[in-house]
Amino acid sequence: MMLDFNLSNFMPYRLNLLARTISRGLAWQYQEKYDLSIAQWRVLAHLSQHDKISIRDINKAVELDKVAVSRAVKELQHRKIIHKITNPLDKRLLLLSLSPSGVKMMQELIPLALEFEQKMLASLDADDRQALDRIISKLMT
Amino acid sequence: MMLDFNLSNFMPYRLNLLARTISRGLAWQYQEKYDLSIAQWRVLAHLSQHDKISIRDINKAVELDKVAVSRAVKELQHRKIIHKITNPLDKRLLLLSLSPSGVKMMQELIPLALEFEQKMLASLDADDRQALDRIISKLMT
DNA sequence: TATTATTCATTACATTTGTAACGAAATAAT
DNA sequence: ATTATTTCGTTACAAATGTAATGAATAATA
Repeated sequence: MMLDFNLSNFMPYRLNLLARTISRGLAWQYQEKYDLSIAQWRVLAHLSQHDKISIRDINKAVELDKVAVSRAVKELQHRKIIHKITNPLDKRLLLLSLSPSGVKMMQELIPLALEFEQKMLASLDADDRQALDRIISKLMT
Repeated sequence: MMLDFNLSNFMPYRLNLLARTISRGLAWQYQEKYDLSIAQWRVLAHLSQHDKISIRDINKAVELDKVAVSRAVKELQHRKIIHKITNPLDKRLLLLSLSPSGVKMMQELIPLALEFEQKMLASLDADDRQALDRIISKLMT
């Protein structure tokens, strides 16, 4: 071949594989046991911190299309994991919160997620962990 | 909220966003001008180095499901970007190569891709570039 | 060598994801 | 005040992706 390009050394490709591998590993935690999609996981994660918020709020916060959020919310509500009412002050908006069972679920899930992250980062020394943090921040600007 | 979990500091999430952002930026290079999907781009990238190979070869090399490879190949062949014959030594296998116009396309595309990678890495100093390389390798094992 | 099992690529089907259009509600403009 | 414009969430439709089943070819086994 007259062309010289090695995909496996190509940084966008490598980052893509890495992210996919990690995502799958993590998803394994919440899919197997709790039957949650990535979108659902993100919605719940955000609702763990932010209460009485709208679809649009979540959409902006967790980088998920509003349709994706809407679908995740629909299913989570159906499973009574979250609570959903319309905002009386602006009837276009929703007020979303974790239900008691959603809180319980997240009390179990968050430690699993954090443990997963710890295990993942455990393969790096302190310098590299710091570097990773810095690098991501720089690349995302 | 009684739960403490910050998704935006969560490394799997951050990696996911980063990879998605970069992928999109790169895709912009080859989608706009050449109307290629990610799968098609990967197939072409691999064929730039490896000649007369099968779907299965590509599947193993570029982390793409064989169905995805098959579909990408089908379209690329239809557009006469690649050349496809069955292997006479084992008629289950294909022999795939870039066509002349595929070579030409990749001669334009590869520099664009490399330039994109360079620009992306330009925001990092030499140490961080090295660190990134090392970190990905470690995390992928 | 006849039979069974495996491999490869494709096709068919189901699920997921993305895009556009919609209706309801609120805000802005005339 | 009435009309336009914008925002929000959902729905409808299209496209992409994943999974299972298929058929042809080869390899393995009895």
